[in-house]
Amino acid sequence: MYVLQPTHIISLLQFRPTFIRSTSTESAVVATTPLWFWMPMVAPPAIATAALQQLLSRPSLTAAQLRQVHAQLLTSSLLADHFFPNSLLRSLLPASPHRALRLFPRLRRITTNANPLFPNAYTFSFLLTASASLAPPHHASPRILVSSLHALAILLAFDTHAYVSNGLIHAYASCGHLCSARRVFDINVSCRDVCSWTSLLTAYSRAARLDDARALFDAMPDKTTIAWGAMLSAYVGAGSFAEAVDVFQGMLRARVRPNRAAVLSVLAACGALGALEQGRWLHVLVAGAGAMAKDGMVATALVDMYAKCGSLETARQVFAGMAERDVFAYTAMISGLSDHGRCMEAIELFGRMQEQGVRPNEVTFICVLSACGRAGLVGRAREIFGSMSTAYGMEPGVEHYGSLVDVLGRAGMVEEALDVVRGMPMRPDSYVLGALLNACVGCGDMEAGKKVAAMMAELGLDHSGVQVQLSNLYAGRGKWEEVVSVRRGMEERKVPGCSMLEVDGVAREFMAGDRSQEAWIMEVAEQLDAQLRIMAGHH
DNA sequence: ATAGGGTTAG
Repeated sequence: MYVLQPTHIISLLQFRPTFIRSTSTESAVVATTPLWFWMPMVAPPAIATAALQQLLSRPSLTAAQLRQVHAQLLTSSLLADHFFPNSLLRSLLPASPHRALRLFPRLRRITTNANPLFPNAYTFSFLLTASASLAPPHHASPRILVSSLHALAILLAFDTHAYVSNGLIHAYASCGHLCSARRVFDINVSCRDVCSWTSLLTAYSRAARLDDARALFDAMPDKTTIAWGAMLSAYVGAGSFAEAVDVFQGMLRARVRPNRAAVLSVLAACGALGALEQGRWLHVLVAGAGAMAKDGMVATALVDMYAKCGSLETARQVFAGMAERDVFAYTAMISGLSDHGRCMEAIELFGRMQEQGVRPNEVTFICVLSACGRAGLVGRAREIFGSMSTAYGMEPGVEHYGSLVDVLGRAGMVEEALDVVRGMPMRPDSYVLGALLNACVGCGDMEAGKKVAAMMAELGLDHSGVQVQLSNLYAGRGKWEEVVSVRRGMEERKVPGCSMLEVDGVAREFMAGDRSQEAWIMEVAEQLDAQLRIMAGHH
């Protein structure tokens, strides 16, 4: 049975009978269309819709009949109010937002004058959601699109409707136009609510403007669990894990019940910090929280957290206790096993995953290739790398080439690693060449090392770390003149390697080759040593 | 009807 899909309606409205062709293999004769179907004044909308469905399910509808259906659609009551066009747009949101946006002007042309109820606030809400979810390849300039919708909303006086205003904030923010998002937020004070605040908050956190995000968060009148979660994911996304745990504790103090998103963010932070106790505490919280106790994503985050905090056995237990394991769960477990040096087990689990019919994704391959590299299993790595395209139809990405180069490099097979890089269908990135350079350093192969460093220079990937590695390579071979020349080259550069360290609340900058702070470093080191001695004495 | 999410090589 062929069910009437939104795409069929679109085909009708756009007059492109493509879907008919796809079903015309059967040679059934079209039964006579019930007369009442062609009489929209008589047929109630529900019956007309059902009849339309039936008609479209016919395998051999002719183009002429399609035109009749189209005419029927245009004159029927289906387009007389906002329900049908809105639900049509709504149904397209998760599947193809760009089609919803393309369909809108057509719907508007058809319904204008005759239909004062379309578009309404719902329509704008849907269209703005569609614009927000639009990826760049589908639309060259979503910003202009959002501005046009904004203009139309102003003309039709829907711009101060709460959902429309929030949709505008969200859509402007999604296409990176933060100042417009902010302006809508500032102007539409009367319809400002928690969603407006949260939309803007996530927009700042996506733009890595953590201070703005925090200021907004602090100024928020009523923080919902979603707002707390947004602030948490902002910190986790920025790598500020300690702040994330801090915010989470603030959330608990404010007696706001953490939801799934909040728990997932904090678990990630705990994993990064190695904060096992905090993580355990979260596990207990989650275990008693009904729906979350059975949630696969939460369980995966727990597996990851325990593995990163060094509790491989607990990670295993959580993994074993899961009712269903998806790619993410398997990948987290494989990555954990590999990190703990249980490479064979990681590779075995990869095999079991495939036996269970779970399809590995790009990340799974990176993890399992890394396990092969640590175990020194070159053949197995090549096999797995090859299976990406042969068994799964996935083209290896630059990351997978990087992993394979790393496997070969660790095994001391510099020539083979070079061959892989030469055969790559894309430009090698800094990971690929970095792995190659590592391999050269590992074998003490100066000639190859020089070549790789030159390649990196050509691609603009020769940050100071590369120079350091190269100089280490020379030093390992006792080539001191070369070491000196590389080091001198680094000092002559405009931007040498430098790091910032915060000590006693003062940020100090350390540059590669700069020895002026050496005395100060020794002093700090001595202080640190004394502190450690005192602490050891207490135990 | 609008806001929030997990796995990554060196």
